[in-house]
Amino acid sequence: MTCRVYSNSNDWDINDSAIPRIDEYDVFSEWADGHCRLVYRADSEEAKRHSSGWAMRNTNNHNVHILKKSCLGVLVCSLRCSLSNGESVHLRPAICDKARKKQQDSVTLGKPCPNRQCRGRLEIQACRGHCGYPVTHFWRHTEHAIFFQAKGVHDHPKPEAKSTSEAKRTLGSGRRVRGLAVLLAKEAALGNKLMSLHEPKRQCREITNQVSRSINQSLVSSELEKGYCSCPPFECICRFQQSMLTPINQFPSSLSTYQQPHVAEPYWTPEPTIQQSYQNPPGPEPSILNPQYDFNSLASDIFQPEEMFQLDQPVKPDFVAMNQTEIARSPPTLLDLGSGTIHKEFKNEEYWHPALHNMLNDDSNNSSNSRFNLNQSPDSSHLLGITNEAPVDQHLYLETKSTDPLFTLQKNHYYPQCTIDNYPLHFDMVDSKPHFLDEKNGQKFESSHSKAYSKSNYQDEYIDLVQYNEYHNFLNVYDTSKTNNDNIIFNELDFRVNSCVPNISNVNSYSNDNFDVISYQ
DNA sequence: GGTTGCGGGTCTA
DNA sequence: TAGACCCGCAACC
Repeated sequence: MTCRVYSNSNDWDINDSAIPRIDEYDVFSEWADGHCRLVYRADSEEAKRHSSGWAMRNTNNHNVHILKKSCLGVLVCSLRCSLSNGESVHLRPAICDKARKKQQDSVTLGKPCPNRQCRGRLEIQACRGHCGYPVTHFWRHTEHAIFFQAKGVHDHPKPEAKSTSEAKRTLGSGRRVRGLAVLLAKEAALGNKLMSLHEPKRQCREITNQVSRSINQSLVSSELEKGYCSCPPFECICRFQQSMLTPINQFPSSLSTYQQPHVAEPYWTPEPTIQQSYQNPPGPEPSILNPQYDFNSLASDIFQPEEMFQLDQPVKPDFVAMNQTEIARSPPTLLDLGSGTIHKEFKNEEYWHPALHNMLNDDSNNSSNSRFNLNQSPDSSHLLGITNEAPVDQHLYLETKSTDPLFTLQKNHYYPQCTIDNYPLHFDMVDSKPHFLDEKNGQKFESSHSKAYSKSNYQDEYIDLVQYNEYHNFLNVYDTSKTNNDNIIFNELDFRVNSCVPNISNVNSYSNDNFDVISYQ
């Protein structure tokens, strides 16, 4: 390998013979997606374990210095059935080939769908997010840091969290004890939800996508950014916590990839929340109406480990009808572990709720090669819920090389509900500056505020709309005359960005003369 | 019993 | 030749 010439101090690649010595580290991202590069502390336990929320299996790349892993995708129902709460089946594939084979029972037609009312079967939705190949993760250890690089954008839902799978394995001893176990689990969950009323600050972690750039949020939100839930497997109250946070976080958390509700849910996670929002009659979300807890959700939320293979009760009477909807999508596949081949099923199946699907496909501006990019992401539905009071979540983060043909990203985002000086926010990723659209004449202009967002001088983009909006609100409290001074605005905002997001300067702080010669461990 | 890391080996573009 | 993938092994939990 030839030595790479660093034309830019920000740049490094996992395959470089020498990479920058980094003294500022990223927060561990369990659900890293898209083409991203992260630097973790050398003593980061998660990084040392090379853990990931995605089901990543070790791949031999014949390079002992760089650990490579490829994504196994997700186990989904062949009929894409939905539960009563709108959630769908998305199990975590076993990493071990043998265990995965057993999990799928691929010798026959696949294990039956966990939904007893569904006649579908579990099948692997293979990851094809990297040029048709699985998304790959690379880990490399140096003396000072652990470097992580991901290639590709996952084109499938997130599998259940690893902790959930482990809990199933640990606790699941058979369906014969299901009744009692479910009873206990429900009781425990109820007890915890009640307890949560007395302990509103209980830590709970949110699964986030991409890089977590923590800002001055509550303790809860900081835990959420860790990427996993600290709640017991059967007693997760993240839904409760999340509902409390929802008004603040109703916004896509990433520009680059498919997003899912980041609530660590026992066994059936992702899209559900979004789907539910379409299935429910108009009105406030139940969890918001009853922010304390949702007893109704308990029955559908708590599953016994072995419940993943059969549910006791009908979960969605109309699921069959819903599944009749034929919508073009990537063909589902069955992974034959015996032969190692992947069989495509040439039929169109609807994984998403039709309403959601329509919403997703209504956007003709999609330019991404991912089925779950921002526009198509279920989280995009959160845009519908944006209010002026709580317009944005987000630590929008994008790190990629513009020259990477694999990475195509929606360049512009228009947030009509997010206004500044009565102008809707129009986020232009071309120069990573927020613009404000004058709807009358269609002109777009750059606010003086936006200067603070021109942080990167390379392709790396860091955008934090939360801070932007917060700061704007902050400014509104004060004498507006002060806001006419660009310098004040810039300095204060710059201060906020640098003080509240210590890691934000990470990638941009690489020193040209500060490289680690590869230290192989 | 499952995860993880490692490494030999095959296949294909 | 590079990359994806299969497979077996060992250590660990």
